[in-house]
Amino acid sequence: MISKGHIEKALHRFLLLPAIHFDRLPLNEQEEIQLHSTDIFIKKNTILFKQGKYTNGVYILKKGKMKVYQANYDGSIQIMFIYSQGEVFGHRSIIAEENHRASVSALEDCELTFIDRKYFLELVKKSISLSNQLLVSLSHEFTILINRINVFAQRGIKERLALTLLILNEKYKDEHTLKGISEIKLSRTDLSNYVGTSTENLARTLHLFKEKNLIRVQGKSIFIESFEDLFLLASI
Amino acid sequence: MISKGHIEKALHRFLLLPAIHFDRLPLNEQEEIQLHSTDIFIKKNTILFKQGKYTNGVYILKKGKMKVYQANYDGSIQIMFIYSQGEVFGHRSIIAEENHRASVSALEDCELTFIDRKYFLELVKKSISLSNQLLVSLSHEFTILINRINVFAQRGIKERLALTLLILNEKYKDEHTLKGISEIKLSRTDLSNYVGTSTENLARTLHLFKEKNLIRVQGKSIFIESFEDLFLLASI
DNA sequence: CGCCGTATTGAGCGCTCTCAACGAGGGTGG
DNA sequence: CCACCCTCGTTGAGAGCGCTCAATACGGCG
Repeated sequence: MISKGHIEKALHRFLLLPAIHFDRLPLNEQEEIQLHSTDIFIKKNTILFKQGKYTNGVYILKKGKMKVYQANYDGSIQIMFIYSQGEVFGHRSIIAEENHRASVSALEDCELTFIDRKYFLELVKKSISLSNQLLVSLSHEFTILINRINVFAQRGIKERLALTLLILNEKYKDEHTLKGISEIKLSRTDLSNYVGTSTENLARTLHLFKEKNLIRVQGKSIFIESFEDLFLLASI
Repeated sequence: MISKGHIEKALHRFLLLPAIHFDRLPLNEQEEIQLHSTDIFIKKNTILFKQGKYTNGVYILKKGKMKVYQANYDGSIQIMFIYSQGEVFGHRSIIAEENHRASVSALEDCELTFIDRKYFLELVKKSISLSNQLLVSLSHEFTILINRINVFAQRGIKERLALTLLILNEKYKDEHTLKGISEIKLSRTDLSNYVGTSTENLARTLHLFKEKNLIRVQGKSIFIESFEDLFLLASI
């Protein structure tokens, strides 16, 4: 028997969680940020920005879900992350002085806060609290990406899908989540681009998981039935 | 015709270069680091540290080459990076307060400088120059890892090997390198673990590359013959 | 010279991709 | 309100890539 705690601990090696908390900054800095930030509302399927474009600021996702992806010359798409509430992005490109390396679009109607690039850079320079948060978060993200590379290089579709579903279950946790089982609402196309396979293969593998009672499918939504078995299958 | 410049620029999206320069810190900080650092010499094939272990300090590679890898439960190994002269590592685990997430061992006889964990953390807190360097370097590394995930998720062995050889050609540049063609000295086993395939498949693909005059093999060393064609094959 | 680890080559199998067809569901316009 | 279309999802068949197992060749070292 595998303990719930063990699974969660192992998952956190692959799970990108919000790690930058502007609300933990000194109050005066928070107030100042307020002055330099704007609220943004975007509709489902809207592209917030595209890879290659100039990074004009930092975004904080307040509500909704977004996908971060890279499009390749051959038309293939790789989804890198699904962002949910609390996630901060855009800061890395600004700090590294690069253009956006990935595109970001809305999976649902979303609500964001935008902080202007120039002001953000100033803030990083003068706020020790913020730059420390950034250092810790970036270092941790490094670990997560390393682990992900390992999975993509060494594991097959079944294992990758199992792991992905466990990760998405965490990402989709909200007030409706019962007993830790989230409703994973993601199109098959997006899911296949996240796992790194074709939609056909994804459908087949999902079918297999259903047969083994690892998951339950309701319409387009996926619910995990057996965390333990999925975890074993992911073999991480 | 693809320009040399274009290839180099594209490669830098996948190439981890030394980005932390202690010699660019203020002189007083440099002198202080001297007091807290030790020189280390290790022989070829020695393991410097293993994944899961406590991170007791930061290392700067002065001479030689090292490999960074993760070992999986099933015995498979994924090499994440090859470090060459100037590379700094160990800092990420310390900042994120994690144990080592990968093992590091020497591909050749190596010479390193070691900085104690405790002192390094103090230095990060008080040196704006260092923490800024760390922020920039971590942000850039993020981009590189993202790009690598894309490659591993979407590309086949041929493409991955082509890209890997181009990267290694940069890594192995030294005073003996003529016309930008380095001697890539890496065992087939290591190369296969870096590309993410079996040694058998690697041998076959190398054979194919030889037939197409993309590379030249002398003993165990590999030399690139056609950067352009390799680059096209990598399709990045 | 023999041994052992590394490299190469071959054969066969299984996984994943591609192409193709069909079904389901949602949106649009008549 | 219904017919149609378009997209998305599923299922099937076949091809090709990459893995595994097995045998052989090579090379350094004792």
